Amino acid sequence: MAEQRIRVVLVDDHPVVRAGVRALVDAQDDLDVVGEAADSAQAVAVVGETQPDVVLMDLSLGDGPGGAETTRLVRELPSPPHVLVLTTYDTEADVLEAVDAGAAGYLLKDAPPDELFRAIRGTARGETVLAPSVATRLLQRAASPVPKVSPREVEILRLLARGLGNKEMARELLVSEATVKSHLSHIYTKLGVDTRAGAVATAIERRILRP
Amino acid sequence: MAEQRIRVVLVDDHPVVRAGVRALVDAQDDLDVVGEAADSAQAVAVVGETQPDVVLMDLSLGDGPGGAETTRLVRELPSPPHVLVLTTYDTEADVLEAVDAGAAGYLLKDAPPDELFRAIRGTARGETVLAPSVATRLLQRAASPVPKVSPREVEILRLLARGLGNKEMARELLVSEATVKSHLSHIYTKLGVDTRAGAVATAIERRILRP
DNA sequence: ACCCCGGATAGCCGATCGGATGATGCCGGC
DNA sequence: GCCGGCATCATCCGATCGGCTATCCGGGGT
Repeated sequence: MAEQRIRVVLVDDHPVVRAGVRALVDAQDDLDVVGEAADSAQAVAVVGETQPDVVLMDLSLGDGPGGAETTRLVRELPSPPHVLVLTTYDTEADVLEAVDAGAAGYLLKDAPPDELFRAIRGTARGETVLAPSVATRLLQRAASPVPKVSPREVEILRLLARGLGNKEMARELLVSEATVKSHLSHIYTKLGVDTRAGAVATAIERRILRP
Repeated sequence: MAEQRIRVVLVDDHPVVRAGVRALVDAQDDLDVVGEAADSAQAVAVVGETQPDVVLMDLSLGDGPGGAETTRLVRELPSPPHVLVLTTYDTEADVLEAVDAGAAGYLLKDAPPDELFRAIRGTARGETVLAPSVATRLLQRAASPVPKVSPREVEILRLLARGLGNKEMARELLVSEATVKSHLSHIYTKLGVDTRAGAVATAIERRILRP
């Protein structure tokens, strides 16, 4: 009973991945790949043209707008499709950003094909589908709230990544050394670290600093 | 004229990627996918059975031995195939490790299919094939007086990014604290910094560490 | 055979960091 | 109008870091 086939559009900058998903999905009776896109602009255009039920969205699209931003654009179209994120990473920031942008699901690329198919069907029905590892992570974070880093603290982090000492930061920011240390203490608490090196690494990982 | 078809084995823990590469490669007249493996042990077994000309190797294989180690194992088999690394990352450490393990080429997964096919054919002929971005990076390192960071120093950098103190690193690496400090001093010199935080930032920027 | 380099080790010392504690002023939301 | 978050500043003190010098060993290249 494939009277109502689910129409799928792929968005991924890797040709290999597009070919793989297409090969797997097209082999299913009830699923149809009706379009592909390699970047954000293409994605919006293709989705507009093909009116799919589900969009499989990679988060890293090379240059230009990323998958999260593209998800937002796609969801703002008239009669928008459900978006299922299919990506390699499950960083906390990535997941939150994608969900905030309107993604209905989040799968990792190492998921077995069966799980992918089930996720597509579920997403088409409007369900929320999360990869186990992602769900686990979300629950952990939900328990411990993620404190946001203030603008001033980001400035400190930038100087920190340049290897400045407290005294130098103080001079750079025109404040006292005590203030710098105070900011640093807050940063440590918020990022859950207790050293400068750890703070820099975590800040980059959390995308607070650009590498 | 496909009298001498090139036999290819895929090693990748992502089913999606295997399906994609298989779909693309099998569509070529002169290329044949004769086997797949999802982890190191499978890879060695499949390569031994199928005696392929080329192995497409992902560097991240989930748990267990990684792609570099697997490359080494495969190359130690009798009449070993050429190994073409096909992965997402191109950090200096990854490339050097893979080449050291006996890889004949290094491609990124965002490469267009044509480039992939050419790389497979080149590798089968025993040529060395590098992705443009990888080649560029290698040339830059070779030309500019960027002192290479030793494997041990990379280890130190990894722990450093996790925020460990010298004492903790020493325990982790089973060496004395003095040794750790010695390594750190060398790292500072090589990276042109003088603090731990700066070292982490520079290492990530230089892609010695992955964010 | 020789030398250089990476890796490991040691001790010294001044500078710096990190944590604890406490205080002030400002702004925005409830 | 009060509370909380942000930014600012101050002091104290133990732990740690970073720079320096010097030694030892094993492997790879000349």
